Amino acid sequence: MTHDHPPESITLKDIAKATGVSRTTVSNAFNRPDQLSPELRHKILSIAQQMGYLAPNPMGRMLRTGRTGAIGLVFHDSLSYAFADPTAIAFLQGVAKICETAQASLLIVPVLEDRSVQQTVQQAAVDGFIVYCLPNQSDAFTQVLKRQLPVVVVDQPTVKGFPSVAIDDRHAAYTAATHLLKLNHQRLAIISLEFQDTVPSGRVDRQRIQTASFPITQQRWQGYMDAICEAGLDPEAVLIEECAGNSEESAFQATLRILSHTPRPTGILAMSDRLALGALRAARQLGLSIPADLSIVGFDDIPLAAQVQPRLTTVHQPLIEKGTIAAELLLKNVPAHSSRVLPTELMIRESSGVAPTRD
Amino acid sequence: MTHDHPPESITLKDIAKATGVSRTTVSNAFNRPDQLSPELRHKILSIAQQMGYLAPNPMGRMLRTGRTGAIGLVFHDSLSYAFADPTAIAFLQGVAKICETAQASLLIVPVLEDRSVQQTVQQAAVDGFIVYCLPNQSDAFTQVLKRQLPVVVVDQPTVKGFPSVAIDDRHAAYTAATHLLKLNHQRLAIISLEFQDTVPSGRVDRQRIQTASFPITQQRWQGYMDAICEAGLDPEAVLIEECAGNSEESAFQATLRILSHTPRPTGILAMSDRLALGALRAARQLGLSIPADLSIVGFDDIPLAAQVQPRLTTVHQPLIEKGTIAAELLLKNVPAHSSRVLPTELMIRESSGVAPTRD
DNA sequence: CTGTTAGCGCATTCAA
DNA sequence: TTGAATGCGCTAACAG
Repeated sequence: MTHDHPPESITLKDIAKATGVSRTTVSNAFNRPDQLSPELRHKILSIAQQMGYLAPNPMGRMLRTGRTGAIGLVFHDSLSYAFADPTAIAFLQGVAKICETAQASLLIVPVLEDRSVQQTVQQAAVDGFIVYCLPNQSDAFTQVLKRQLPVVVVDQPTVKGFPSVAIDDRHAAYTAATHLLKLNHQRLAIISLEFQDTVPSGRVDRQRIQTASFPITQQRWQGYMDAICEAGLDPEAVLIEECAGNSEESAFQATLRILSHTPRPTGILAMSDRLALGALRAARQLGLSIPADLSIVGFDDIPLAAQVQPRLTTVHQPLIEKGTIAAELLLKNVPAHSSRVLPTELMIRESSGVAPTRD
Repeated sequence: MTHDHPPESITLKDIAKATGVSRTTVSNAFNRPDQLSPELRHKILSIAQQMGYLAPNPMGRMLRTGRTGAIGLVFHDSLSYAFADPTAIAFLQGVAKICETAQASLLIVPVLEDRSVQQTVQQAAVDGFIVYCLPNQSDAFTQVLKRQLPVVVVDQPTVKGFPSVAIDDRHAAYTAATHLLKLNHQRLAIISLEFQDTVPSGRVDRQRIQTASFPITQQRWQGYMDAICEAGLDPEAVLIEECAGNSEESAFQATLRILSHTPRPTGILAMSDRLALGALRAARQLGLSIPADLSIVGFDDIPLAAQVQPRLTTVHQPLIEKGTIAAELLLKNVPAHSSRVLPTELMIRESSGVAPTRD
């Protein structure tokens, strides 16, 4: 009574034949218990089990129903990088939480920004995509759009036509800069995230900023500038260094360069906490005491921000909530006008203080 | 020239009709460029694009080919919890790295340990599963097995018949305990991970240990005991507290209880760095200085371990590599005997020192 | 409560 | 090089 076929060849039909009922009835036994008598159902299920048939083949089902039970997630960065970024992790945590309660799986789709992007995004068996912080007009984003599926966009405020979740980066950055300005800082420097998808050279010119493909970088920069201009300082006098890939190491190097200027800046605005941590390390290496000699303000409020010494003054943004809301929007398949802007809050801790008196 | 049909209804057949060729040829245009003339291919592709057809439907393809291009990942814990655990994150990072180079997607499958487990694991459209630290005989694991797909097992040394990747937990724990014993510690306590899938009560009896459903907990405990017995100490005198879900808070509470004993233990063996960090915090709250009053040894060597003050003495295990190797084993579809045991290394830092002299 | 019919969209024979 | 035929495994109508 054993079959020669490999196990995967056992199908609904086989067990229908063995049970003496129709395929429909077997299908119902698995998917619609109320559609047949408990006894029959039990009999079918037990025969199925004997035959090593455990559940309807997911691909057959997906093709038939058009639903996959999974949502896709596309990151800008290389995946291994994304999983090393506390910001992305926290976001993921939020997404995962909703997936879990909704019993949806989460398909993380790698994109290489080569030709091959097509492969993975096109082949993804998902009911919709969450797109996290992709640069505008990236190949990956184009591919996602082509899938004609529901999309929720995160941290790309300039993309229209899709529900999105974001924060007011400009305003948040404004509050960070204002904080330092109120503490009498006159010489500020900015440690920036990437403006463009191309590898940064360090130097940032106006052109690069205006045509930024990462809106959040642009917005945060703008927020800093709003505050700086409002305070009557010369925007041109503000040093700015663009760091590659939100890396602490890159920020470390950038900060060393910044702090070698004379007169030395007294306040650093970092566009992320990781960058701020890099700056912190650089300052420490130069023997500067914080905040006495140098104030540093971060962005994101990752968990580590409150654990380092000195604890980091930073802009809190609800990272996990970003994830939960994005997932909820996607699962509910809401219209574009349901976009959400989440609140931020300046967390004043010990890495910022009154500017040193001019020497 | 617009269509009334929803976009998803455009199919290979439609564009075949529009182009005046057969379905096969269209399929070839997408999947086998060498099977038709460049001109024809180009023509087909451009007509397809005009019609809003962008790529073959992934579900149809999957059903036909039997391949999905995705690998599944099943965690023990709730997903949102897994994404909060540095150990799991690092593992994920490794898996993601390989997925990326192999252009495979990563499907993270939530399991609730209810009935509903079935749903997600059964419906997962994947070519194989990586199973991370599931308790033996868990529902989730059973469901995975039922899928009859390639499986790679991580941190479950007792599961036979599948390729696995793990470390020698027993030996690693042995080195950790030996380290303290050599520093003259006589009164040790263990802050333990969960032995059983059921919520721990704090107290741990022999029964609970022997029948542990988490082999790594059992193995680490055994390793500690090996060293303790070897040193001639009384195993029964070693305090042990079992913490819920590798949480720092739980370890914090457990440590407070442990340190209230008289005579107070001088060395704590924590089965994870997170637990060790909780212990550290508890010790600090009690005003103990480390390592003068109390030595703490962790396990895992998560990034934070080397960043806290004092830096944590701990057992390094190659977390990221666990992920890369697991993914590689799965993608290569290797036989069970290809299992890998990765090396560990005791990292001696500042949280451990010579035992205080007896008072 | 049960069975019949009819595709879902595709890739693969095989024959032309 | 191209095309016709076939079925991957399943579920949704509808009819009994």
